[in-house]
Amino acid sequence: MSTKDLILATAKDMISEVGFHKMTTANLAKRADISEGTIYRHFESKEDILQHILDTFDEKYQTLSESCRARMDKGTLTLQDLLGSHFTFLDANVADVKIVLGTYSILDITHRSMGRFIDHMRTLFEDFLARGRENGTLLEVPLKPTGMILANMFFGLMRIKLYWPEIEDFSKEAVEFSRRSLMVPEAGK
Amino acid sequence: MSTKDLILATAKDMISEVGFHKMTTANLAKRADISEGTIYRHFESKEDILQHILDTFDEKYQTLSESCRARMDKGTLTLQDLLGSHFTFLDANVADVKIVLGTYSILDITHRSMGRFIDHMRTLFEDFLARGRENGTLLEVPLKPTGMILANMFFGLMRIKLYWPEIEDFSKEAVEFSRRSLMVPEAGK
Amino acid sequence: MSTKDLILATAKDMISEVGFHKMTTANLAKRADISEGTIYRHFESKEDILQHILDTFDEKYQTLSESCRARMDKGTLTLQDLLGSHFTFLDANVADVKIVLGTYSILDITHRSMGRFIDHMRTLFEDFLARGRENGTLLEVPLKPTGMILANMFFGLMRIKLYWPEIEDFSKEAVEFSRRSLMVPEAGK
Amino acid sequence: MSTKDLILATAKDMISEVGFHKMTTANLAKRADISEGTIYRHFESKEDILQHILDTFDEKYQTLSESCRARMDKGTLTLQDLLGSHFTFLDANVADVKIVLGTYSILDITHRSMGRFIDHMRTLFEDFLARGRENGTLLEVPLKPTGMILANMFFGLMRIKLYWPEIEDFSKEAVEFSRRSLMVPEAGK
DNA sequence: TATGAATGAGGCTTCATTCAT
DNA sequence: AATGAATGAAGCCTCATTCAT
Repeated sequence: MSTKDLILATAKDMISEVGFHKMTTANLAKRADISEGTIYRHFESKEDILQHILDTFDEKYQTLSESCRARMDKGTLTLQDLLGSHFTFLDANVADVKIVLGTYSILDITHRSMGRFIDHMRTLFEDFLARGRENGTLLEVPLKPTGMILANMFFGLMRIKLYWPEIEDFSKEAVEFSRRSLMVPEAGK
Repeated sequence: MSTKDLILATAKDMISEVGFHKMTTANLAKRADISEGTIYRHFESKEDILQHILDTFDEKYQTLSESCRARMDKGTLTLQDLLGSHFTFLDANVADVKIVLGTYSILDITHRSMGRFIDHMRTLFEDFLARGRENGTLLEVPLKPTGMILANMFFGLMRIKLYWPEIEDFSKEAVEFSRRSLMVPEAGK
Repeated sequence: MSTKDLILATAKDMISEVGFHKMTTANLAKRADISEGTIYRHFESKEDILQHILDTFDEKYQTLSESCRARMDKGTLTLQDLLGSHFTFLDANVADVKIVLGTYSILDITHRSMGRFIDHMRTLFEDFLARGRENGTLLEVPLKPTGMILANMFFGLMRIKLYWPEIEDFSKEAVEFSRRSLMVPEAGK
Repeated sequence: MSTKDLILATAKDMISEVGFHKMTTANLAKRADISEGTIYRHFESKEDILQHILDTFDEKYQTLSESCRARMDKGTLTLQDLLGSHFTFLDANVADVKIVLGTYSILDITHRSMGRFIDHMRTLFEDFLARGRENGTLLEVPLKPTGMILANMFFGLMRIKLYWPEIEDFSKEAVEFSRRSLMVPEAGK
């Protein structure tokens, strides 16, 4: 692993654990077992490290987003699948999510990154809803706001999971809640 | 306005605008037009200021919560009313909400405060759902998770409103979304 | 008790307990149950309070010193008496002694006060030794240094007693030690 | 000289001159011609500097103490030698002694350090007295208190020398004073 | 006389960043 | 590339003293 990647990985862990402000260049260097000066050989500033982490996260989500769209185009993507792959993605990127959720209100760069994130997710859900409407499987709901509602519910679930782990998981019920609200009641039922 | 209240009000504005870390004792004093030392005549520490703000917020929400319960006991509280009075409350306390949302991931005291807040809101929604079930107006849904889902949706709405005001308001749709999921479809329809 | 005396008494206790620097005008006022401003109605500064305490102590020692001299002139003062009345005096003025011992190295005013104190005590012992020599009860020792040695031993005893109370009292042995060094061995013994 | 040693040496001078409280991190940095931040690269806190000074002093006295004991075991150590080497030691470590004497009443760490110092010195004198008694050169005196008396006299001498240098040295007389009190009068005399 | 809020200088400490090696 | 000592601005907090009431 290159020194740059080592710094990035260590910083990601630390920021998600203790927050951006409490990760100092001194303890980052110590934990990565490098010298403080070395950080500045690879990054312009402490904030620049965060920027790199966020960029990588953006890309990773892009990848997921594209793969979802691809499956959507083939018509093989159920609501279950869509939500499921998002849960999986977020679980696999807990540290990044914690960073984004924990600093968007304080740091401009994270705020922007989270803005983009929300936007992508909303659009994806929106497109999914549009398909569903065409299929006749989903009710006629206003697309944009509903996409937003779903994206929003997602972030909420993650937040609770990350910051109040003692609260028991209610993601299954959230899916049910959404299904009841969106699915066309099956005939004969 | 007493000096103590002046400090409290100024700090509330500043923390909600720039975050707890970026409000320094020096610029708080400057903005409140007092000396730095004066802060410490009225508060034990910078964190103590935040504590007072949070305590007041807790109390304000208690009041709302109790008034909702009172109306629930009289049977005059519709879902619309419940959600509406929460929107009103949150709108009226934008700065407090921003503080809570912006620091719970960094500061223990806010984390606890937000934990209590979520808990109260969830319980309130839960009780409301229980009534609805008894009345036959609401579907048989699992109470606790559903209460959580509603509380969660609320926070999400506030967050978007506060931090991405450029995104258009979707609270009405969120209410509709929830109604579709929870209400017993009226007979004859 | 007048407010001035109340301040003086409270300050004396506090300085001897926690030191001059750690007695702040704020906690002095609190302990004396007066306001901080009141202190400055009676004293010019914090140091001025100490000055008054030291002056009073000086006077008290003057009184002891004079009474010893009076008894010396009558020829009724034994070495035992002299040392004994000093022990009694110091025991009765523990707080003052602690103040003097604890601050002479830091504060000019206490340094001067302690200088005077040492000087008086040394002179007193010196004069006593001179008498003893005339009487033939004491050996021919150099007066000034021996006076100093005795005064010095005294301070040492007090210091140990005040600051290391767990060390067992050795004042009796100190008296014996001095007697052996100073007394003319009695004939026939 | 390393920066750490420079800080240590400068601090030692300053504390012994003006006391621990009046040496501020700002004026220490100025006098050592370094920045304030540099202090904290080498020491955890201001008190930590003092701790290092005291530890070094402890060690230096240990060394003296051991060398005295070694000579005692060989039987080549006279009272003169013992006292003499202590005078020399204290003279060579004037700043350390001043620090200890000037702050033991205010700071816990110095109080403990001085406690240990007194204890070592007392034990050393005690052991010496025990030998003397066996040899028949010293009188039968109670060991522990007498050791304490000698240690105590020592500290007193240093104190006077350091804080009232205008008073003329009486250490020779102090040695004489002690000899008269402790030595067995030679036969035939 | 007494109050107690207000002051502001100054104390200790942290930390992102620089730079000579 | 890497080091790590040094920097200095800035952060939080304390405290003797003043002053309007």
